Amino acid sequence: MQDKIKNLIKDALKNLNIEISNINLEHPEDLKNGEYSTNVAMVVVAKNVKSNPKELAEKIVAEALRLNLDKNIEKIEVAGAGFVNFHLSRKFFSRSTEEILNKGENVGKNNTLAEEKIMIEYTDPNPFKPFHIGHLMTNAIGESVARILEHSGATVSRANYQGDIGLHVAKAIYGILKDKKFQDKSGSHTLHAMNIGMAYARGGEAYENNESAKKEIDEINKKIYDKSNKKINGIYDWGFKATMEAFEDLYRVLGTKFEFYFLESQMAPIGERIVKDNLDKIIDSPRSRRIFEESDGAIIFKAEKYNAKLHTRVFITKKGLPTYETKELGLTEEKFKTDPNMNLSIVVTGSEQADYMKVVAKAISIIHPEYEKKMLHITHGMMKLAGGKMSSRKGNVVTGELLLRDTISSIKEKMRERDWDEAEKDRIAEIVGVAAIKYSILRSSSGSDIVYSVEESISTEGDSGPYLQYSYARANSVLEKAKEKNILPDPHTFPPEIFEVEKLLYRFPEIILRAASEYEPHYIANYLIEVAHAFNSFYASMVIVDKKDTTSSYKVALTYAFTFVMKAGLHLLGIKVPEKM
RNA sequence: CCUCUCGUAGUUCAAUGGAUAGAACAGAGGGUUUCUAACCUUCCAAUGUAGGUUCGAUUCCUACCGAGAGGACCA
Repeated sequence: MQDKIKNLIKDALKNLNIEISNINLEHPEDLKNGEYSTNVAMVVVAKNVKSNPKELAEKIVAEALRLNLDKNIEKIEVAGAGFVNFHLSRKFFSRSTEEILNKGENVGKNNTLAEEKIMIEYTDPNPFKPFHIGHLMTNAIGESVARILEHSGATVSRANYQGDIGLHVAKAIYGILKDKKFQDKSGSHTLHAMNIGMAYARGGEAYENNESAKKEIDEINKKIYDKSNKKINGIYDWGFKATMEAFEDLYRVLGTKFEFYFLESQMAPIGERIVKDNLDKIIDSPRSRRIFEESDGAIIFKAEKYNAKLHTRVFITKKGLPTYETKELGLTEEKFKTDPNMNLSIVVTGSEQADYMKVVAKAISIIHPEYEKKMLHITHGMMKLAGGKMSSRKGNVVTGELLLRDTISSIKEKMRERDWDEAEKDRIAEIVGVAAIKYSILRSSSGSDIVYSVEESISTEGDSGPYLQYSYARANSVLEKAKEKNILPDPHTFPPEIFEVEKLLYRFPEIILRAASEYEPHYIANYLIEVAHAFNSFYASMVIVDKKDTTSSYKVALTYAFTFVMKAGLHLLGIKVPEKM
């Protein structure tokens, strides 16, 4: 359709002896202004100031009307400062309803990324530490981006990268050793993980405030590395397994299934080898720049030599230990080795890591120029609590489990009057709770910080995930009723008026294209809200299933189309749809 | 001091350089013998400051003010 209109404009301009290479065609924000709009008249006038844009627009419209043979285009008119607006016909909309019905749940799928093999790394919680709301954020964004890319035809694998060794583990084990209640091995994964998280907080505090505890923790840290102490080995094995299994429970609830798990301890030696192989290697002899060099006993990379915006970072410390940068180096190489055909490696993290990831990426692209264009770092803002900063020391950290549990139970509270059995309520409350949290993360563009209020994310009204699910559930119950009354969907028995929902539904595929090209789920979230609102108005303004109404089967067809788009759209956000709520 | 991100209704967020800046929450009012009121509907209300580029700027550029993050041995 878009191309047809563009060609029409081109032909009209040709007849007016005007040539223009790029015709800008867009959807007007206000649905009253038609389905498509172009600003060519204004662009042409801006280039040669001879006439005024409105006059030229009138001429274009007259010419386009004369040339137009397409019955899908009903009206062409001039509006505003010189826009040419195209209004599509009733038939166009009923045909697009039919198309959605034919595609069903595959609506919006495309093949633009069919050749792409993409690995996306996200979530990255560390064993022995709590799964906090930042992880929830990374998970929501990463999972959604993964699904959007899949919907565009890409082959996507999901990866998780976790810090299985380091000081944080020693702190947690110290906490466990000091308090018997943390050693209790009965109970659920979640309980173990929460206990270990508390033990970690205890150890962290001791490390900062108590000199002898600090020494003890450093000692434990060494023993973890060299595995010399049986008791510590035992606690390590148990704690590692317990937290990793608790994470798996969470992933199931959140709807993520990882294919690859990379551990820091495994990446360290790979990274160290890369650094040593490239130590003092001169890259371009006239400027004698090198990658890694020794400075003050440490091995560093002076990235500012290559890009003034970058800075120096340590890769191997004075003590000879690899830093995170070195492990990241190893990780990247390992990822490309794991899948040699991969043409894009995406990492999703908080924006505080943006600068040093650039430094690491610079180092990698000097060593492996072939990787340079295949790495993408997606960053998101921090989640900040509305009532003050989060701090693990102050103990006001909101863990992912806690937030999920609170949200789910407050949603279950809302279902009190429903006469479903408890298991059913639990199942639906979980789906809705996840939606509430994920939507509150995905509704805004991922660049900036999110001020997070527990109350608001739990909100199920207005601009929220549950609102979307609720409109789906209502549509679903309309369809149930239609089945009972034996009204079958028929996209051909349409009424004269065009509903607002229809004017939005056909745009779904375009929204996905944009979300995919910008790696931005929020376009989908915002679109779904508009569609849901339009459907709810539609729903409120009439009775859809009505034996006396000859157009009822069209309205049922439209309701089907709405459910398909809503289900597919929510899937792209990583949200499930409840058949009732 | 330097680099990056960001300043939009009271609050939380939208707006590929375009039309009357769009929602939600909060506030004021209206709606249920009809398919789920977790809904619909009406009203109130905003682009940090000063310049510049442009036919046209919330969007691009410069300066300032303000918030956050990062800036060598933690990640």
